[in-house]
Amino acid sequence: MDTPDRPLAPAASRAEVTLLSSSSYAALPSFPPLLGGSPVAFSHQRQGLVQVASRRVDRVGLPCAAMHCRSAGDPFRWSRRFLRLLPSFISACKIQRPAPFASAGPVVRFGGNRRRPLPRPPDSRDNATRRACRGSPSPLYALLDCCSTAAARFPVTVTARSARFLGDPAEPQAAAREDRGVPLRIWPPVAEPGASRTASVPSTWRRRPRGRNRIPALRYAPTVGKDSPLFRFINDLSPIEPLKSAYAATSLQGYQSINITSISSIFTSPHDNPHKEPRLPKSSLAEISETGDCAEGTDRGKTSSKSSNAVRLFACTTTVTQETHTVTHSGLAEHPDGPCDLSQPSGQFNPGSPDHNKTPCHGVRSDLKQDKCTSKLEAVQTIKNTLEKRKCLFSTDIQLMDGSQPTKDGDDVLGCEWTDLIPTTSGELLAYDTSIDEHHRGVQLAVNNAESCGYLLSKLTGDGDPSASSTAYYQELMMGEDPMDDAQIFQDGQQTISTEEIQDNIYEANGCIPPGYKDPTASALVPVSTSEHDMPGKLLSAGENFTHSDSELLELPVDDSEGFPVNDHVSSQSGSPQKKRRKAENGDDGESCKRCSCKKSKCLKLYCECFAAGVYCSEPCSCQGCLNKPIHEEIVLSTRKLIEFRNPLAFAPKVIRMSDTSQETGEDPNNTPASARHKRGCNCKKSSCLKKYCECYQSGVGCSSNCRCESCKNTFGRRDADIELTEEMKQEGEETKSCGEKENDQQKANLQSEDHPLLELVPITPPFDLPSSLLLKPPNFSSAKPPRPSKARSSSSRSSTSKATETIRSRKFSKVADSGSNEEMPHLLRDANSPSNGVKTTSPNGKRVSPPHNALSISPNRKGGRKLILKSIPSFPSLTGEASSSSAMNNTDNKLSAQPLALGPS
DNA sequence: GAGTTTGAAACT
DNA sequence: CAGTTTCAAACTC
Ligand SMILES: [Zn+2]
Ligand SMILES: [Zn+2]
Ligand SMILES: [Zn+2]
Ligand SMILES: [Zn+2]
Ligand SMILES: [Zn+2]
Ligand SMILES: [Zn+2]
Repeated sequence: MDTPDRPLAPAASRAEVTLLSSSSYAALPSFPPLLGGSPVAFSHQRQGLVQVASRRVDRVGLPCAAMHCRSAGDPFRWSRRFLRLLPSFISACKIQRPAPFASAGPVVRFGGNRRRPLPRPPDSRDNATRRACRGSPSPLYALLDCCSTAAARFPVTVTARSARFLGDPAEPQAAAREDRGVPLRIWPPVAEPGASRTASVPSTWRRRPRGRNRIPALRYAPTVGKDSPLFRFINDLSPIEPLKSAYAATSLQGYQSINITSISSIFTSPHDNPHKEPRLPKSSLAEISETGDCAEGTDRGKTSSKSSNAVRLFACTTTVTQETHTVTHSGLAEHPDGPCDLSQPSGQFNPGSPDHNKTPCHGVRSDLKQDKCTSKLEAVQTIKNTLEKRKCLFSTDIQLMDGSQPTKDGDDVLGCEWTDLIPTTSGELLAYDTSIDEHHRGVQLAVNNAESCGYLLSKLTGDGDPSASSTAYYQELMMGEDPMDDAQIFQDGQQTISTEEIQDNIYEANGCIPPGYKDPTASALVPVSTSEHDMPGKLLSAGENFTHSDSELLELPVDDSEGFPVNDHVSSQSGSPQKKRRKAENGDDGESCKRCSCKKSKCLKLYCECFAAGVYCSEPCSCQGCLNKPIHEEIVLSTRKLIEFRNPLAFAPKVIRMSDTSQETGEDPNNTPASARHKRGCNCKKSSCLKKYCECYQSGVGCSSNCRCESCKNTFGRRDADIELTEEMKQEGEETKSCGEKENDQQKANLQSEDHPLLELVPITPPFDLPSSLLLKPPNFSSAKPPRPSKARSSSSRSSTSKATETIRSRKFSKVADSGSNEEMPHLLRDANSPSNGVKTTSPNGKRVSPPHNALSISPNRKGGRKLILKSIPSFPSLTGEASSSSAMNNTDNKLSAQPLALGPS
């Protein structure tokens, strides 16, 4: 974790599966930010393979679970192993569907899109390919292999397009023809619309490769009936009680719980934990690991000879599957609100019992509540301890030495993790995300609980026909898939893929939201209709991996103000929100009240001023479908993190002091407010930087060379003037250097860039390691009262003054803000840096607390209350420079200890 | 309040 | 990375 690019230690000779702390995870290069704060991750060091399960949010900010895999060199090596875990993962996620879709099983979609086309399935006859895929015709096959295993217990539906990947590339339709006994459905049915056709796994899929690359075929468990001895054996052998943990992971408290408790236990031998121990025999887990590693083995034949192992593996899978299956069928429909048995000893778990499935949440909740009772400080400390223990990344051995509970086998850990830590969710989207970087191409696979989604969709849209919605959903899925034409990628990928991300977007269901959060304020995520249908379950959202179409899908659940009383103020507010807003806006108090009025962004994008400012939306907002609320803290933070991941500076202060010199001088004699500038500058074309359309102007700062504005007339300073000034300063600064005239923009730009690293603050999101619940205080926020930041805002909203005056103030303020000194700086900001300060932050990010309207004290037109977001205030003094998120996150541990409570993880 | 303009953010 | 689309604020009427 010291260095982001630190190679995954190939170290241990044996397969090591360990948990990664969030910070450790953060150290992994090219991995998306760990969202949700759950260190639900593990790595497999051997051969540089790292597999991580974590929590994150999808494109729209909805929580999801993600699995990331990284393997050095061989892009497919991990797939086997990883996939073998898939069933467990799915199970742990407890796919729950509303009655109408109870039996469809997860939908599997091999994604890809135009930008990142799905790799073409390799020709199964190609030895090289087989080698690369570890015996499978392609990673997709391997994946499906796994799914099919799961399917033995519950059906898996594959989208028609994806079905093409099931068969021998030479015979695309093979999948539909051959029946291997695996209940695999293809959707939509090719034949009769509306009907699902049962397809089977193509023989090629499981065909054992011939020749030297021969790899033991996956051992498919025969379909095991509940009555079968095997089943009973399994049942007795490994009762699963993942729900508890799994569920826990879903909620805020859950994170806490996991961080503090579950994780620790993971390192404990299964036997140490009564709850877990029974779940999977160690041997089973080990077996999973080993068999999963078939990639590593050179001699497949030997492996296959281990029949007993095979059985165990199966047992593991089956058990998990079984549970899921049960849940799927009986959980939602039959026991809508019934408490679940999760809290009960795992031994009591009866996979076949409907009781078990009821609802995953309650038992956990109670546990969570307990955790919640823990003093924050205590919790934090615990976390710290935990983190400490986890500092040794990738090394099980080290952890053991560290005093953690000895883990007999890394795989045990693995097993526990998957079953215990994965958040409960309703649907999942697994994807080999190719987006990490160019080098890392991969295959995208989506396993989604499309039906649930469709169901909800129908509910939300008022569509009485679930199937219709479902259809639409599937169509969406389909749309997301790329035509097979671009196929060359596979080969390329084979060559270049070194990192792959498997992303599971598991959409949180309302059921996953702790009652506490849910009861007072309806969650936007919870459709009203849900309760009606007893769907404890879950609201699904589309995953970020879905292409364009999903976003639409996503919006429905949260965006339908009509259907969602839950929705914000808008719905609850009396009178017209807009009106209110206007009023406030224009009124004197306006400055303090005006907030966003987002309609489509759910206030989870930078479009939203509140979100951008790092504050929750509040009463004054007139947003619709807002998720930027304390009750959605997790989502908010996750989204924030995601955005930050994409653009580390996304939340960085927009206005910064341009140079140290100006700071020291205190004031720049020049009329040009050199002390502060908009970091990224504006790009105005028509406003001449004379209106608030211009960010520079709005911020009360002059334009600079950073700007690309045209015909700049910014009253706070024109771009050209700034350029000149910069020039001069530069000259002065560097005595030796004397360029008479202006340097070209490029030069200036360079100069500035040099300065920036020192001045800019990288808005590093606080560590997710900390349970967000500890960090933020949602509750107090929901009140009409705007977040503290409003204070800052008020400061900025002084009486209007002449522009000259404003300019001066602006400068001054800017300086202050930049210097970080701040009287005017919102307390929160400071809080963020002072650990001792236990004050809760209402700000999601805990840093930039300025409300949307914070502006430099002076804003151009006072009238409407300036909207300048006081982003100029640095939250984290020195994390800079490195733009890479991974590097930014390296300090997680440190930050953690340094700033225990004040900051919300963001 | 409705409608237009604007440029950043998001997307491809 | 550039071109396009989306978005919500700023602005106009
Ligand atoms: Zn908003
Ligand atoms: Zn808002
Ligand atoms: Zn909002
Ligand atoms: Zn401008
Ligand atoms: Zn500008
Ligand atoms: Zn300008």
